[in-house]
Amino acid sequence: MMTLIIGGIRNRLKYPSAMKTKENIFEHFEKFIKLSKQLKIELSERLEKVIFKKGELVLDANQICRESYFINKGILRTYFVKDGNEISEYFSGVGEWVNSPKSFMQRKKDIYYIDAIENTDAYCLKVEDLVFLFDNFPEMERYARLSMGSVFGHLMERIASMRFTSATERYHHFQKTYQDIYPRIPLGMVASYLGITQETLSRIRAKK
Amino acid sequence: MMTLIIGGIRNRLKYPSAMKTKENIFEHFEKFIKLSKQLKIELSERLEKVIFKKGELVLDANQICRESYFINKGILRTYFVKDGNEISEYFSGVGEWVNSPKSFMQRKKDIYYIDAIENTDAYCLKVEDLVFLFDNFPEMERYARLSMGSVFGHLMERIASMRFTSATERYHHFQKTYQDIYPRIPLGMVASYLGITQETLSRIRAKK
DNA sequence: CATAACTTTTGACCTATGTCAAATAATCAT
DNA sequence: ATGATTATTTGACATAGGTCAAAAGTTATG
Repeated sequence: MMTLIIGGIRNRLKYPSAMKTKENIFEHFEKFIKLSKQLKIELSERLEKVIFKKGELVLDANQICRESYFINKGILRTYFVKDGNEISEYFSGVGEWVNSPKSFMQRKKDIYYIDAIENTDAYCLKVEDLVFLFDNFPEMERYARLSMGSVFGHLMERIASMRFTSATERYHHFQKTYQDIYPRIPLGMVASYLGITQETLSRIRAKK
Repeated sequence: MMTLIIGGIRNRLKYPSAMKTKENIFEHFEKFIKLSKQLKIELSERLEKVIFKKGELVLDANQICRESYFINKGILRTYFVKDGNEISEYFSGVGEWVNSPKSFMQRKKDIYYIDAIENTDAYCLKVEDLVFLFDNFPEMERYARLSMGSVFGHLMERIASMRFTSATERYHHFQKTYQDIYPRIPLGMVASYLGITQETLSRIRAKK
């Protein structure tokens, strides 16, 4: 995803290749606002490095989501369980924020689990630290508004695509949206993201 | 919809019945922030009453959307055209903001038209006035963040529902979401909103 | 490296929803 | 009201994608 507030929705901002130090994440903010020296310091103090191993559960749906993660390397997946099956809601790669949106913002449980599809490195920001930043840096409110706003179009696009395009078209659109990471995502997860069965997706790939 | 910034997505906040004066819209803001006297004054000066007649085009997709509308009475519809057919994206009733999100925020054309399903009364707020408010009242930024945030869950729910529920289930969900206004919306518009054909929706209704 | 444990593919058959066409019903303008 | 539009229903048939089951490939683990 794209915004700190709302995890998980792709919106294809281009990031310069190397995102190795905290500059990464500052660059991310500076797509939307100017970071003052003081804000940089306060941010730095609150961003904590975390790593997740492939397959590790990052958030259990039985817990309230109290942290957001900004990915430096790897892929996280947000999913929910329906009739015993894991349904992938979205995938998040380098330069994106991940959390369980409703849970994180409203401090209550929601249906989403988050796990790691690959070994991943991220920065972690706790919700109470974020609140501190909102209360003391109005430009953080603006960042939130702007970054969230940029996600809406993508959500609307996805809704439209679910309604009016065939499974094949949706798969091609998925490949475009997740250009950088789609070959690393298991087929079953892609299928549930697209709202089709594994078998159908396998047949789509078999053609051509 | 719910937020000034992003038009058109239902999120079921309850409004007290009478919304006849500017108190309506102040109440709306006060669901999220405290309105100072000064902000009320500045808002009042910038909110202009507008009316649209049934069938009237409120926004043409060939124009940039430069205003948001807060509905006091009536129903507006946001739609786009695909293969010559009007596809309804969402419907907006009393106590909701309407605009063409991407167009309004990014000052560029998008695919959405807006028209009036009924005679409607609204307040109009121009984008430049909104910018003024953002620049001078940090609490407006907060309002935007909070009100947008509350919409995300609904968008995600709708995406999930498009993927994993039958047309019949989707129709029932639609009835719940648009409890207050669904009987006033023509069947064809509902069908395209749900991503099914008119014929299928007619058959769903025929049962039971 | 060998066996277990997944993941992906393939096949046969089924069902919900779409398509096209025509008949009713409702609404609108004179 | 009355005919003209426009919206809704009904019917016959087509098809994309689902379901269930089994085979073939991959990946992990002792």
